[in-house]
Amino acid sequence: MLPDRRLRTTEHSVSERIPEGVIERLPLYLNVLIQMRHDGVSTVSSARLGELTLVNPAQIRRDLTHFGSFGKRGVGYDVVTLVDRIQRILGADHTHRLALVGAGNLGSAIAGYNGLRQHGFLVTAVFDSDPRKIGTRIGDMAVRPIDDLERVVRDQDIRIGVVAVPPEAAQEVTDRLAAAGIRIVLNYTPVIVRVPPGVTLHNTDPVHELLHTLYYLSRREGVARV
Amino acid sequence: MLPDRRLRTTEHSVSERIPEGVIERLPLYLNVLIQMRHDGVSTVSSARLGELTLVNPAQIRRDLTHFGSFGKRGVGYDVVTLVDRIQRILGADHTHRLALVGAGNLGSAIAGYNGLRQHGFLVTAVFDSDPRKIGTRIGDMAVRPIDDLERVVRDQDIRIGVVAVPPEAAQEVTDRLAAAGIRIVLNYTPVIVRVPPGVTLHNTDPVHELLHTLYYLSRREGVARV
DNA sequence: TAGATTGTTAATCGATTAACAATC
DNA sequence: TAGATTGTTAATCGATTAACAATC
Repeated sequence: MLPDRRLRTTEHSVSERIPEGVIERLPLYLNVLIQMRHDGVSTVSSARLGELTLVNPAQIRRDLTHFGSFGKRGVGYDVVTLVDRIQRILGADHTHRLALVGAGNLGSAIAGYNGLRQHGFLVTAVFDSDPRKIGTRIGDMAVRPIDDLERVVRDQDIRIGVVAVPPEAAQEVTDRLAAAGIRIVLNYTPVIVRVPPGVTLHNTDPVHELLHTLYYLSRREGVARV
Repeated sequence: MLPDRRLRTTEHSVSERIPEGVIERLPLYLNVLIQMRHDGVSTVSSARLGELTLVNPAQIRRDLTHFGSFGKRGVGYDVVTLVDRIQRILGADHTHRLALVGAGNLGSAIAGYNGLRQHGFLVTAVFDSDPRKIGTRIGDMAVRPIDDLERVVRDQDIRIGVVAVPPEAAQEVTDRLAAAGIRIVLNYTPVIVRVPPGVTLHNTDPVHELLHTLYYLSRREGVARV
């Protein structure tokens, strides 16, 4: 698939290199497993997990063996244990503080998103450059002036930053986040921002996704091939 | 990478099968090319395009040959022409109407996003189930009751639907969109929704992306391997 | 012509999947 | 024991990349 522009880091994993695809699928398994745990399901086979995630069962088993062997032959995987292991693998077994830059609609949507808290992500600081927004509330957080960014990120030891600002501010905000010690940047603008070595970048742009999906629409409707 | 859960369709492309990865990169090229066109750049080499998109130049050339040969040896690609060709390939050379379901913060963010219009995507209908939201304005659209969904989608011949509702409503909304004739569903909830054959689904979940990215954070900080 | 850069082939690399022995 | 399902190997498949002849 992508080479991968959306996710890029300069350093390498220790010991064995785990394929990108594996890491991309783990959250998918986790999602379904947490639902199953909630429903009181105690055991799951790779076949069943495959049905629910639309991933080939052989691939699920193969993916998991990168990290150990968590199942019982003839039985399957213990749901509670597997949730626990995948959370540990991903680093989702403890909470992470997030700095959110941009207190517009998108920022508000992100801050108000329950799924974050459920997975241990806490938005603990919100910044905006618009003086009229400073001091207003987003969820239970007061919006802070962008000038406080460096100090707050350092004080709270925040390692994840979310960029939800207008495109023209994206690179500057990213630079400031990185300089303040942020290790992961989630970029919600269409701008291709640069990050220094050691900072992981993840891009999400609705237009990019729409354009991508659009291709298949045209094909199906028999629009002439270029 | 993913097999691909995020994008799934039941039908096939006509003639030659184009790899997913190629289609995923085209919007990336387009993004940069439109910026260059705006800046008055007339010609670009695969090497330069590679720098700007972080994609290997050989891959860019290979990707493009799936659709024809658009460059001049010794010279490069004409920016205006290439923008045009890629837009035609993706089907982004004409406008597309979008139905947005969910008029909360996320819905407002999507409706207010300029990039959509720039690429020919027009949100022409917004729905919500909350009576207090009906009739309020999002951009220049009045929010409609969800009960009007089928009628409006049919009347306006809308083919793309965006699901920005609470998770518990995601599957029902998706079903209704599909039944009304929607061909592409953009799902902004963490729910794994099912779509009927012939409908293309694209999922975007911030938590999924955070969890994915998180893995690399733990690695770099030397957290014990599971 | 000399230099540049494409289009294309072939080699490499890596990921997916089928198959099955191990074992619960 | 018989049946089920994992863990793992090996085969397949496909995508990326290097290299270079074609050609502007």
